[in-house]
Amino acid sequence: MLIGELVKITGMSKDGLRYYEEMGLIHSRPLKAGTRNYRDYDDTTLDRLGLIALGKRMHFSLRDIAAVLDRLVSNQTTAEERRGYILAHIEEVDAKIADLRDVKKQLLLFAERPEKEVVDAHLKEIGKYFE
Amino acid sequence: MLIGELVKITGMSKDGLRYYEEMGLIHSRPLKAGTRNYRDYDDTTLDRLGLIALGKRMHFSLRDIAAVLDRLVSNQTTAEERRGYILAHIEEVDAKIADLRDVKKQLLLFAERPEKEVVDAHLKEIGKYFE
DNA sequence: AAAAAATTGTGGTGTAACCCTACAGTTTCA
DNA sequence: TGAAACTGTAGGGTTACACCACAATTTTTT
Repeated sequence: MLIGELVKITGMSKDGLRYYEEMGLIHSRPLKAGTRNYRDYDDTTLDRLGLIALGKRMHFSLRDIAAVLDRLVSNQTTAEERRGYILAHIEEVDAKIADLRDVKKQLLLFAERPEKEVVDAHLKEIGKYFE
Repeated sequence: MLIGELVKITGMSKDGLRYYEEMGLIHSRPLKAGTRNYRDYDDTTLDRLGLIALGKRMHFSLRDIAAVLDRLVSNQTTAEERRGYILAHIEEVDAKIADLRDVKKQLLLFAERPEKEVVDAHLKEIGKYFE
């Protein structure tokens, strides 16, 4: 199928799909039409795109996805391996959550006392910017 | 003072500082030396950089910071205005936290049951990708 | 005083994951 | 037959810088 089909089925964009192909996440074989070459994708591409979408939703980078995608679609990973991978990723997610919670806490303080002195005080106390 | 001074005091990078200047967040006056021009910053730059650092720590974009920085350093914002601004931003932070919590929840499910069927099931049920 | 080292400037490339124009060949539809 | 729809390539834009390289200038060392 051509890229337009993938766009319809997945809801992903033409540019996005071509970017994935450039990154080596999906592949196509050239389909000749006159002087031009269209990209022809087979059905397994949909499996790959499903995993890509899931990975993205889970906040994995495309680079990380690319590193395991082949073995994932061909069913060559063990449950243990996937588990380890996921647990490591959860730690990163946790770190982000912790950071955002901290930010929110500070923001709430600022919102409670939006006087300039408070902001100034935070600039010196909390952040300890510049030394 | 020259950029090297700012680097020492703030711990920010040369490139970062020049980027801020390019974005209009800080300003300098040219200091001539032979055929060359150095950037000369005055002390108020440190106030600006303090607010920039604080804004970044609070996950504001440089664009957002730029939009209020002038009025902030010259003390022309009201507490009410700052409060509204902060509350709006907290909502964005909350949204990110909620999203990450959701992601973490899914990841925990995958970690508990990293069997392929589970992943496949999620691909179809949860994500509802592709239609 | 001459040589070496440190400090700045400009300019260009790379990052992440795409989006958004063009512009041109192809195929399909009316 | 002509217009519309669908592809391809190419190039610029986004965010917030990092990381060169090269050249001018100043400071330090010898």
